[in-house]
Amino acid sequence: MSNGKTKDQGGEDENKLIAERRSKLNALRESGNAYPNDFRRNALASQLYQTFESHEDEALREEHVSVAVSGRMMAKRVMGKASFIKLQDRSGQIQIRLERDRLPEGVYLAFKKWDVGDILGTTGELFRTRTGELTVMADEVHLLTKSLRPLPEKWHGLSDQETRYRQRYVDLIINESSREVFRKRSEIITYMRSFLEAADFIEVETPMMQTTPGGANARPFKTHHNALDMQLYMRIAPELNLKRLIVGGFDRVYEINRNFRNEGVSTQHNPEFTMMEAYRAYADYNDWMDMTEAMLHGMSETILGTTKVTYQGETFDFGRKFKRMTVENAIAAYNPEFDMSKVRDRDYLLAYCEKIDVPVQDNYGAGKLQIEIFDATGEENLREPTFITQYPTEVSPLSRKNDEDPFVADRFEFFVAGREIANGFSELNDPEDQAERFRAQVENKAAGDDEAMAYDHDYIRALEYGMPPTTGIGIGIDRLVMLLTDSASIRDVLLFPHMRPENFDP
RNA sequence: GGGGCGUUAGCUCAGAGGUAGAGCAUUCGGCUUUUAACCGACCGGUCGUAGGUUCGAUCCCUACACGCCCCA
Repeated sequence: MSNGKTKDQGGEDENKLIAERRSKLNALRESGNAYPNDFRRNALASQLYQTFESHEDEALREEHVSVAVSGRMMAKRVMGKASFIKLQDRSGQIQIRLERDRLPEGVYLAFKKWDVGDILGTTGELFRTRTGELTVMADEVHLLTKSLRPLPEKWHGLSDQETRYRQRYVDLIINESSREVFRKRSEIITYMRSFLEAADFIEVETPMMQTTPGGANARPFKTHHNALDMQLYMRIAPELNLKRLIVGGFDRVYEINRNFRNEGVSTQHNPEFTMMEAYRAYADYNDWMDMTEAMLHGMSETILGTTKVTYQGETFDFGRKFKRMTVENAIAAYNPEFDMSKVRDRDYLLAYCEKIDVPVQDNYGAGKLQIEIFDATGEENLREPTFITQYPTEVSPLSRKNDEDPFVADRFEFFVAGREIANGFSELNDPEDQAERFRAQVENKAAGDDEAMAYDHDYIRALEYGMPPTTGIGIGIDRLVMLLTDSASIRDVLLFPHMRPENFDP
């Protein structure tokens, strides 16, 4: 529905189509078990296509291949005493031929009352029609589940975006392209897991509800624990807990799970989103850049069959080394009039922000100002896969400072098609430096930055036990899936994207 | 938060200041190799919600709801 109210919620104003089907269901109830669960299939549509790919009609008939298939009836073509239907299972569709005189007495007559959308099970032998289509000649057919709601029209299908998101089940029934996106999403995550497992990482789950949210600059959702009568926050990142595990000695860990950030929704943002974070001791951020390249290379090849990834009309090569460029060089590249001799001069940066209309706050230092300029002028131009490195320490409160140049941290972000896909850095494992960074964050919070971090005392305590030199990465799964499925909106890669509630009782 | 567009039958869409149309689906009839099956007949709507203007509003105006896109 696109009108904010939902029609046909049952009861008196139910439409004729549903009422018709409901009366058919009532007849089923009276004549026996309306929702039987005694049919068992022994084949899927796609398996049959594969197995009998090279069998001609004659060969099939000689072999008397008996199969049992089931699924949703997606097409129904009745020609008097015989019919063709299509059943759709999770693998695809298979055609069934029903002949009155081949089926038990009365079954064909009953079948004629069944509707597109009903779920059927049938047994019979395979043959090919005149046009060569693999088909089951039904000996039996059973109605397993009556569908009360009519499906969208077969030709145009379901195209209303809102209904596709709100009633994903209908979208999945109707749109193969939608099913394909979510199959690929699963394959991407499976690939990522096996890549990390092969590198000897272990998967962990850390709390989604936290007393002190941390690990990112974002506003959290608040919730409340009744029995303990305490405020809790939905996590904005698993980072600090994963590093506690590094301290504990699990020195290669990863987690694939949801983060929650209390911000607006857009084609790139959903309040809950899936992130993969991985931490690895005795390595630095350069190692993660190399691993990211290797993972994306293998992933695109395995899942797409090519390393050439086409996204919204642009094609990117995931098969070669990605460009690497520092933040300051990126500023230079996209701001021809910028005076690089003053790239760390706060007054100059302030004036430049004003010139290009970027809003700033009094407490911004040179590093924060640099990032504001980079975000405004560089980010969207990073089309080809690119690692941007050497982020200002000021905006990297959990990252290790660069040994030669403490103004910057050993950190990178990875961009494709103008979007941030990943963020990684050498981890800060000096507890006194970390404490100082937390204090700066607390000051920022006091100055009005509601995305600034809180001081996490236990995390400092953990670091005081000693965290080995470590590097970590976070990859936004939803954005990666968008990229690999050529999806324009994050909602297209979320099974149930966040929507305002539907009004069921106007 | 600001701007633009949209909301008409189950689905996909037309339409116009004078009370609403098509295709598919449904229902009924015909049809034993169809592929959006076909042929014939019928049925289907508080035109997102609430106000306003008007003799008359589904159409014009305002607000609201929901969605999509762009901007911050």
